Amino acid sequence: MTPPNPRRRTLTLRDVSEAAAVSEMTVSRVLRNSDDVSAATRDRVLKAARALGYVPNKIAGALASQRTHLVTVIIPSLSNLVFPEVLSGISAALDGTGLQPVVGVTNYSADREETVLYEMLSWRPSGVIVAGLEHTPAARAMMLHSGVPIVEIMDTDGEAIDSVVGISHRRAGAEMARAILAAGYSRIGFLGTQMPDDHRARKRLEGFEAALGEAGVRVRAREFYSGGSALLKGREMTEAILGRAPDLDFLYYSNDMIGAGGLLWCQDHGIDVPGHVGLAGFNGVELLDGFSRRLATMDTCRREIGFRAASIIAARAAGGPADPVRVELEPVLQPGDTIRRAG
Amino acid sequence: MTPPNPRRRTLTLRDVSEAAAVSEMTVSRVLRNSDDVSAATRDRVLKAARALGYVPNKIAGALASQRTHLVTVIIPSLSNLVFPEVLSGISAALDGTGLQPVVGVTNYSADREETVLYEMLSWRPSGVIVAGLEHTPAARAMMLHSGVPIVEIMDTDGEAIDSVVGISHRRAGAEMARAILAAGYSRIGFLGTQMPDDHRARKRLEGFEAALGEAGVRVRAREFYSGGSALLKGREMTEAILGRAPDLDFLYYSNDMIGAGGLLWCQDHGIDVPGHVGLAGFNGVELLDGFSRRLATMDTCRREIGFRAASIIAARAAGGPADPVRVELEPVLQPGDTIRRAG
DNA sequence: GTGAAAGCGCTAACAT
DNA sequence: ATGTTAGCGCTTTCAC
Repeated sequence: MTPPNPRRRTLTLRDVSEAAAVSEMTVSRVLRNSDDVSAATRDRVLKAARALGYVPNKIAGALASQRTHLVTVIIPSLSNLVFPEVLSGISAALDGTGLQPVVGVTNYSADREETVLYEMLSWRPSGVIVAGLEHTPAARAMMLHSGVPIVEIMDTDGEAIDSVVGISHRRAGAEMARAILAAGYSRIGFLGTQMPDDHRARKRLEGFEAALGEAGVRVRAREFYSGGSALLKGREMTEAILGRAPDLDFLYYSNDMIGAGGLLWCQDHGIDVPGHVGLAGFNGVELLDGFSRRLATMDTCRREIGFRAASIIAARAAGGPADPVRVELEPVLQPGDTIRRAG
Repeated sequence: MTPPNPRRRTLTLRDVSEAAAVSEMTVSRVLRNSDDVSAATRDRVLKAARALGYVPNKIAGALASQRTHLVTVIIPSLSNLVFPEVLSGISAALDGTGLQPVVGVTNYSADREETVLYEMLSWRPSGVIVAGLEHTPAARAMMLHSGVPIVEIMDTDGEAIDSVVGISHRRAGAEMARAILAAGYSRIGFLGTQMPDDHRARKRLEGFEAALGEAGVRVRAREFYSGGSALLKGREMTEAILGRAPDLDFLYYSNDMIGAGGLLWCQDHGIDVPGHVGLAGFNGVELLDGFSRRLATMDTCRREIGFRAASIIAARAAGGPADPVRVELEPVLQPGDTIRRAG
């Protein structure tokens, strides 16, 4: 004697409008918090909607209104700690604007970026935030013609499609090189990732080498890796590079995690850091705050980058001017405990 | 003498259909790889679409076809390492199915979960994957009536809405307790997060205490934290708990990161681990593979959980049976180097 | 293998 | 303050 399935199709505005005895249009207005509805009707409608368990269909809404409240965010990875931090800045900026971030991941592949971008753009977002300035020609074209604000983030070394928020990785690398030289190190090794599409790491190294070059110094040894636990890789690479080039007095890592692995290895092997060997990483990840010795690094303002980028999109969505914005932030050198005090 | 803005509105099927001199319907068929189109027309259409830079409007498509290819994924956090791992399993399972994950983050708040869920469901996804079994009544109701497959993940201790894939955190806690007792420890402290909505951590502790209780042992001291760098918090809490209760011989941490912080603190302070104090965490995060000593932990099969959950959705989307699936995985105890060998 | 008509569930724009 | 009408850009269905 159970009642027959009370309803199978999902509810529409019409159902609510019938239940509340008003037009669909009025229901629509109430549900979008439009101004011009009397308190009484509003109440009746909300009650009816809640009672029925109505969930609006944003697909129909978006088609009719020609706008979504989605912001596309395209990043290389989620396991690289750095990007969740950017996302948190984006969320913070979007909170309360009615805009919602939708994340796509490229795995550091330009082709995959193109695919993801195409998928995402076909949902007609209100804006796009994408990591990096390097894209396939097709991806660039899509963004140029999308008609929505595009913000490229993380990197400012190159030509932007529309707006940019980031740091100059070339300058960051150069600055670190100068700090290392100023501290009196001169036999320098580099340890990094082997990823052709990680342009920021590449630019950092270029800037680093250029600045060393100005002082007549060159990188004496390099070690690359890909995949695996970064901390562990940092250990292994450190052992390897010091095995091959025992006279090195400084190791520059392309990110903090491998740098931390190197630091642990040195500690385990009784190597005097920063006396015998100095170490530095890149990013300033908070995660490492618990280590007994603080790795020298460069904070890259990830949260702020996300926040500023999302703010640009939000401002445009709110009807602000469509002029390209360019924000270059200053990464902050954090000497930590693994680089000798200069002088 | 620049040409006037060649086109402002975004392109539609009609534009492609005119360019290729076929009906909109044929274009639609080509773009969806439908079967019945001659190779010649297909070619002409694709060429035209590419030349124009046409990007289909999925909003219109979804409205007309009454289906999206979106899978909603709702997780508490992205900075907790564990969830990106789940996501990677989900992506792997969805790859090639035409389904696309869309992530929402709740920050461990049930209310926020309800909001996010409402937003997401209003996009009419093909399925929902949500972390945990505890939801607000309204959220539960929404999922029950959504008409799409729901998979609750991570936890199996409770009643599911539809399908579940996870581990029993109660049993995981109990198993760890038994391993600790078997290794001969008996003066046990617990260190964890103070988050009312982290039900899995709560269940783990419950299971842990229940199993200790069976042996007549109780937890002698507790220490809680919230926010901040987990590694650093682990250090601070370890110092605090051992200050208050110096006779403890085992510290059980509710996650690996604070456990690792504790391990570092012990190392820095010359405390014999696991002789004087044993340590264990939870999750089995790969990140820690680079530490000199491996923290005892319990691997929770996060990638597999994501993979299995997404596979359930994919199977249903492909027309499979709609029966609820229940998958309980076995977490694996990894004794590492921080717990004495039993016996 | 291709096309024409109808309509998915909303909202913009205009009444009233 | 509320209602009416006409689409948004696709896909479904049915014709040919």
